[in-house]
Amino acid sequence: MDARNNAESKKPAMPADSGARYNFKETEAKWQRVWEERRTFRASEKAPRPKYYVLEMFPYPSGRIHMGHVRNYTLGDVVARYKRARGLNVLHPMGWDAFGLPAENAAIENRVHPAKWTRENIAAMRRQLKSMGLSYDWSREIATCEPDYYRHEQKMFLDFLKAGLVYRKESMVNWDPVENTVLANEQVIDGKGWRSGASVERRRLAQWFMKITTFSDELLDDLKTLDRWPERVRLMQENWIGRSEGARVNFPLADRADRVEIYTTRPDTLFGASFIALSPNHPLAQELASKDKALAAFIAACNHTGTSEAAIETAEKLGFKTGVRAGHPLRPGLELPVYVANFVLMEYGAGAIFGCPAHDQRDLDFARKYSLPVIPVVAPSGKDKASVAVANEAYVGDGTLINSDFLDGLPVEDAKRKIVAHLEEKGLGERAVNYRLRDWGVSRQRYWGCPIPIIHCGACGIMPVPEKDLPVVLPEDVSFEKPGNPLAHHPTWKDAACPKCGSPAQRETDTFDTFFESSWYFARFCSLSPDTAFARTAVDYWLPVDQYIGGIEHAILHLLYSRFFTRAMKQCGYLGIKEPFAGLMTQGMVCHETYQDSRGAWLYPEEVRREGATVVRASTGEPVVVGRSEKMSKSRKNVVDPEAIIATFGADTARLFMLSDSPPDRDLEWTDAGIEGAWRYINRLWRMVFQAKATIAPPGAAKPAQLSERAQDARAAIHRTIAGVSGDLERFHFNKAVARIRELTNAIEGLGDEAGAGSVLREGLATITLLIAPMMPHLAEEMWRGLGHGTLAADTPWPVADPALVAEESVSIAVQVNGRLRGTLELPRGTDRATAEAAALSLENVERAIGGKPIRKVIVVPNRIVNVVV
RNA sequence: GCGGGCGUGGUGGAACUGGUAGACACGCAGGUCUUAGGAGCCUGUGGAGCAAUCCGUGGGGGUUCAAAUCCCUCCGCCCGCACCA
Repeated sequence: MDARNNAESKKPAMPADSGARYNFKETEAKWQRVWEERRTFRASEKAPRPKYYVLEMFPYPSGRIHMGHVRNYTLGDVVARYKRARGLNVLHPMGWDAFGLPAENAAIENRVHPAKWTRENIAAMRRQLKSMGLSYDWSREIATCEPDYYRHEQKMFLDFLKAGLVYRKESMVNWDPVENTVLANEQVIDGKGWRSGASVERRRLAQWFMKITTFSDELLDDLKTLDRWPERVRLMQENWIGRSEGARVNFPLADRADRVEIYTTRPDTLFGASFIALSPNHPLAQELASKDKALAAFIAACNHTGTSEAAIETAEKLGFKTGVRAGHPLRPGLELPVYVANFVLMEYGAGAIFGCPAHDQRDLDFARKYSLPVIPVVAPSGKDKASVAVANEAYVGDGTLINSDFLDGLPVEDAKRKIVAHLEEKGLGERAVNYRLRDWGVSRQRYWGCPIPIIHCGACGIMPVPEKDLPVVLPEDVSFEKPGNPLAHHPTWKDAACPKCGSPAQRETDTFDTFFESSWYFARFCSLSPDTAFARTAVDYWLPVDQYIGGIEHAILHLLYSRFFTRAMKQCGYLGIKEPFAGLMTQGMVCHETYQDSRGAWLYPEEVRREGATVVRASTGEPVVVGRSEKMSKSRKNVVDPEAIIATFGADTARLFMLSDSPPDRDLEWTDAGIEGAWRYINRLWRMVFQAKATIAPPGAAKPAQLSERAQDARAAIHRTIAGVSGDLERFHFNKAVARIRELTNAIEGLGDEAGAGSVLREGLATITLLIAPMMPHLAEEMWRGLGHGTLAADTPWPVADPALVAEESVSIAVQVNGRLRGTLELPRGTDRATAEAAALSLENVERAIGGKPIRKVIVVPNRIVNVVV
């Protein structure tokens, strides 16, 4: 689920010794033990409180956690612990997205079995996550590579098949001709296989598809209901689904009986058409290639680009003139050349387009390259037919139709309607809605995935595995010696009897895309029932997920597949909801500056040392080039290992640093100074309780009758902080919450022994303890105990702000002259306009700035600003 | 190529629906305690200027009494693109 890079590095510098110091090692282990013994974070459906389901994207078990995980899971834990303190019945589970390519790569490179590798990685990462003190209900842990998980998705697949949501068709894969293997897009580098270096071919293969397009409209329309998702994610999904309205138009072919159908979103520009372009995989292109060696060679060349859209779109636009000519549907006698072009996608629209160079940049580039006519048919408003000329820039804006027969003079939108009506009337075309979204291909020619429960029988065809025979268990006795899919090489696993006729048949050797597992795991966490995917009562109670948290890199695919799966499960009676994630928070990356020696070799952060303004290699003293901050990645060695950080500074310090400064959705810059700053603050809080300078009133002491002015101010600060932090946490402004708590720390630190100070100091410390509890849970428990409580901070309700103390009685108002600040006023809240204006005008500095010039206007915004315009 | 985003002091960031730019930190400087300090505590810190004041939110332009915030345009960087997860 997470991106590929995981940190791996050595120890950071030891923190400076501050004499009496918070012993995080013992303290963190102690409270983790207490939480576990008391089952503090076990979730139950039976609690009478309202439910709240917090979920972080589960990790791929790469072997070690990286800072991205630390950030993600800290964010989730703050939400979980905060909501818990607010009295909600919280479900906060964790598991492992355990199938995937890296395990197979490890098997090939290190001769470790994927199952062993994965299970060991899970054990190592579970230990690391536990050291972070996260409030998971570990009794609900799942690993998707285990049959007790994937058996249920095999059943789901069969149900989807029955429901008509699954079908089989041919589609393109990246084929490595040397390794005889299908390659993932990430294994194709510049059109070459990553291991073999051989030029990759596009090859057709029969595969299983999920009919996600059945729900195109629903998936699009229901985005509107996801009001707790980031706007940008909804926009990305909207663009991905890519609904467009246009027309399908038929072009007759010269000297042939058939026609070619194209899809266009700009039917209004039909009179500007100057060529037809077919996808290399278009049936007509394929047919012509069978008789034309040069065309066949061109298509073969096109097929040496990988299958990824980025690769196809960034490749140089090339066309091949087939010699076939198409008649213009509305201009008798006009013939257009038919090209095969490498940028036309078979998967989109009709796999063929008409080119209108004057009003589409790509078509224009193509027309210039192959010397095709450019006929402007839309004039920008204000321009007439004679003055319209197209040079190197296509005009894609609105305007009035020209050179277009009966459309002349119409605005673009009217022209679209009119021409489509005309085409429909003449039987030459029709209005059409098209989607960019394609059905989801789920077949993978890989070993380490969930077997697709299908049997191929020579006589009966494709047969689902009977439910009683589930799960189809992935065999572990396989060999990675030969290239290709080990499942296909297994001596006996493939052999099966046809469920219908009983004759010898073969199992499907493809496995599911690993997005399959992550498309329903959120439901499995609700109940680990052994016989079914989940208990209906449990999902009815817990789902949807109230807050989902993870990387922005999943903004489209994972989230869209999960939304689809939820609808498919609903259709098959598994559950009753459509949208799996009611709230979504996407987090930014963790970055670090990069270091290179004079030869350009990357250096780990702990291999370098700062010497004043310069950075040198610690071992040799030679200067080091400091590069800009980038996402932590093994390849650049700009990684910091969370385990080393936790061992040196403790989990709370790491957690605090993850929350300070950067808002969750922005990138976070990892710095040594930052982690040390967090560590110092933690010690400062600890000292305030355990080495207090002033007297903290004993627990349960009577409230003092008198409070000094300073103590009163401190109390007001305490209650304003409660209100502010609560609001910040509700909106996930964790960095602001931290800043506010630090402000409160500053405010109460100065309390001495004046009237009531001890009592206010206790109130302040207790408040800080509870406010930091979601962020620094171990320290909070320790402080809570230190303040004399026998209960757990984790079981203590969130503090409540006294509204009387939160309201401020006076406000500071800015006074401007001509928009420039000339002074400030301290006035009672709610001072009327006239009084504020008079007070402003009487300020000495304001008078000087006015300098006797006549006052034209005075703008007064109550409680905010007075602006004098002269 | 297409789609989405980001850009504020030396640094990370704050600034609510347009209303005192720089909260809170890091760093730096000075002071203090100390046998010592990469500890703690106190003070200062956007830039220029003795000052009044001026200049400042990636660049340029616009709207407004008032713009980091709204509009146009340009630049730089990042993410996704369907077999990485």
